[in-house]
Amino acid sequence: MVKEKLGSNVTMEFKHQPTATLAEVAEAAGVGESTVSRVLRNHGSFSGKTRERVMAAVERLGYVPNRIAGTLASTGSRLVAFVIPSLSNIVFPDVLRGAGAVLEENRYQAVFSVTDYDPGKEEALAAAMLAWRPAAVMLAGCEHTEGTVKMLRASGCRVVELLDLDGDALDIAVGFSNRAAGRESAAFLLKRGYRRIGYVGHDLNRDTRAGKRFSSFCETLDAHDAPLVAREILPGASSVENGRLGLERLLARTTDLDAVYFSNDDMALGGYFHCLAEGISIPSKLAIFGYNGLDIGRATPQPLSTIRTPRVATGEIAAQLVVANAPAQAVDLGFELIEGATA
Amino acid sequence: MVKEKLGSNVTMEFKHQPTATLAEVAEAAGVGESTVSRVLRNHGSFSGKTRERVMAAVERLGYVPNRIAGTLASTGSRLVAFVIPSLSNIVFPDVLRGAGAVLEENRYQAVFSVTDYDPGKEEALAAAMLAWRPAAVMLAGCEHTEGTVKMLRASGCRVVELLDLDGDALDIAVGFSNRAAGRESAAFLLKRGYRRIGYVGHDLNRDTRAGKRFSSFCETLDAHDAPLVAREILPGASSVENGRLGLERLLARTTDLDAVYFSNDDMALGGYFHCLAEGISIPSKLAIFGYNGLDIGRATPQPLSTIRTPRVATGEIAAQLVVANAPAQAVDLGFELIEGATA
DNA sequence: CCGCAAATTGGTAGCGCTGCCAAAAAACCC
DNA sequence: GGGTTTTTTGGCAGCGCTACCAATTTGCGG
Repeated sequence: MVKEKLGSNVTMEFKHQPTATLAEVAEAAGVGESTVSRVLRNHGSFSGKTRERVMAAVERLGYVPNRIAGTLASTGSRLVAFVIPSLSNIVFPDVLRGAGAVLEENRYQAVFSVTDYDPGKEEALAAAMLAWRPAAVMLAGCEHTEGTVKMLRASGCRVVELLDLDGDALDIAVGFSNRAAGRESAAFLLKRGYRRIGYVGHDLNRDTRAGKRFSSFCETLDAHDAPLVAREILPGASSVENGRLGLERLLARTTDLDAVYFSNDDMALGGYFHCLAEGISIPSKLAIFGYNGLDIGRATPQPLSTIRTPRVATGEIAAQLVVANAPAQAVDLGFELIEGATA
Repeated sequence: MVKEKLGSNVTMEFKHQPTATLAEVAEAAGVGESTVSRVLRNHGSFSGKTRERVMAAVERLGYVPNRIAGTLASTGSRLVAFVIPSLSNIVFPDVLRGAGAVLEENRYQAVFSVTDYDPGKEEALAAAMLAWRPAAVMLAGCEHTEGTVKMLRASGCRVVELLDLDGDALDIAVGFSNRAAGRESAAFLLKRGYRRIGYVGHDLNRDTRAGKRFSSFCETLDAHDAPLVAREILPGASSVENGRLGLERLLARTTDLDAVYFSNDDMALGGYFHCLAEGISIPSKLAIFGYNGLDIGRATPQPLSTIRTPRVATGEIAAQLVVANAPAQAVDLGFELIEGATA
């Protein structure tokens, strides 16, 4: 399993190598340290020939500026910290992708850690992130422990809450309303004439955004005298397999459903596959509705009926606001209901 | 779209807030700076009551240590830099997830940037990462520009190459052989009796690992006198939609295929959906084989035939080796062929 | 060729912490 | 109780860079 690489100096070469420093570059170029610094950051004024001499020395020594030192010396850091619930749920990589691109362009650096949907862990990780004195901290949702909130408030760094506008924002919030999403999903199913509706979801205590969608979904059904008929909540994270299992269980208990709302597209796909496997015709016998608008839902034999959320855009906008040091605000990016063919 | 949050002091509160420093804590606790430092890092010796006084002061001032300063002052950083091709391809979030968990436990911090499969960008980003003086840089694969290699060599930090063992490693390599994966995929299809085999893939110039699988797949077919019948290569990244489109095109050109190898599971799922939609029965009329072993492939009506790769484990092992400052080595985690029901 | 403004430059004090060393205090042993 | 150890502590010099300020050089008009 583990094949040691043949060769002599295995560990030797990793002694902390004396990297060139700014002072050495200055010396080599025959100029002052501050001049090198100015040239490298292209900030302040310097003559063309100075620039060339400095760059030549940089090249010659293979100098790579030390951002740690630079950040410490200057006032503001160019780090942005992400504290996200999960990397398995594609939602968060999508947000990271959007934000990462913008941050990169602006020479910011993204650092991240994963909470596993655990508010306690979120607090601990937020504290750990703050130790890097980031320019901003980005978190999922607007539900945080008291400790987290207090800490973030006290930190003086920008705070961006992502993907959930149903609550009070600490500073910047970018996303959309999950309650509205739940509401519109219900309204859509009702409009289509479905009345006996069930729900298959994953652990809602942890994923509060899914919880919000679900509760407003139910409220809407109630308001139309078509209360939820049955639900199946699986412990653990959302997954295609859980969706399939959940629907199977739900149908075993409840025979006359005409539509099922899933906590998200992963779950819904699982449900869809279950129907395909069992020969349950969609949507005539059973309708399926998801949430997220994953690309895969467009390529299934029948496009999935769902709500497409602006995940990448959420990351982009969030990053742009941070880079621009925009004032506190909430940005509603909305979402799009995809009619699809499964409902 | 953008609703300004009502309220007065919009920007004021973000002036660089004077966070408490170690010196202030020391002062407040009535001890020396080094004592505070020792207590906080639980390193060196100090009495129980000193500890309490320090912790009380820390609590009182809401002190959060500045890791930037700490890192600069101490020799080695606890940063690990990831330079990955993509966040859309679930492979990389999976690796990050595995590595992130281990790094977190060991109080390391992950930073990342995304190359979009562009070697030039990889070089630029690697340079940017090096500026943070990370303990290690993790890259995908073992194909890098000359500049990247030179830079990494000179940096003196650990280098980990992930997910590809077919090549010379710079330092540590963790993953498996893509060539072997391609070979075994071909062998499996041949063993099942398929002889007229096609391929649907995404941009192989960029994704060199997929390219390696494909070329050794073809070699194996050739060696068994069943050369590849047709191929359809789509520009751009892999996706379910491209897989579907690719298979559609391939079948339009070539009528008598009995199996298709896809560049990965995303693509294969697309192909699978195409067959479902067109009523092409699987695997009797057409077999489908993927790569990656995504969870979703286990939940489809017919489990996808594929190769399951140890993505999370790759991240975990890589992180463990870095944390342990292990000697240079290549770790072959292997992969598992999932027979599934689509081939 | 002088005087003054503008453009360049270098010196240096930190940024907040750690690592080293020596001083002080506590513990221990005849 | 004196002489050692051993533990606990504080002081302080950097880590490599940036920000500020003062010094130097250059440009230009008269």
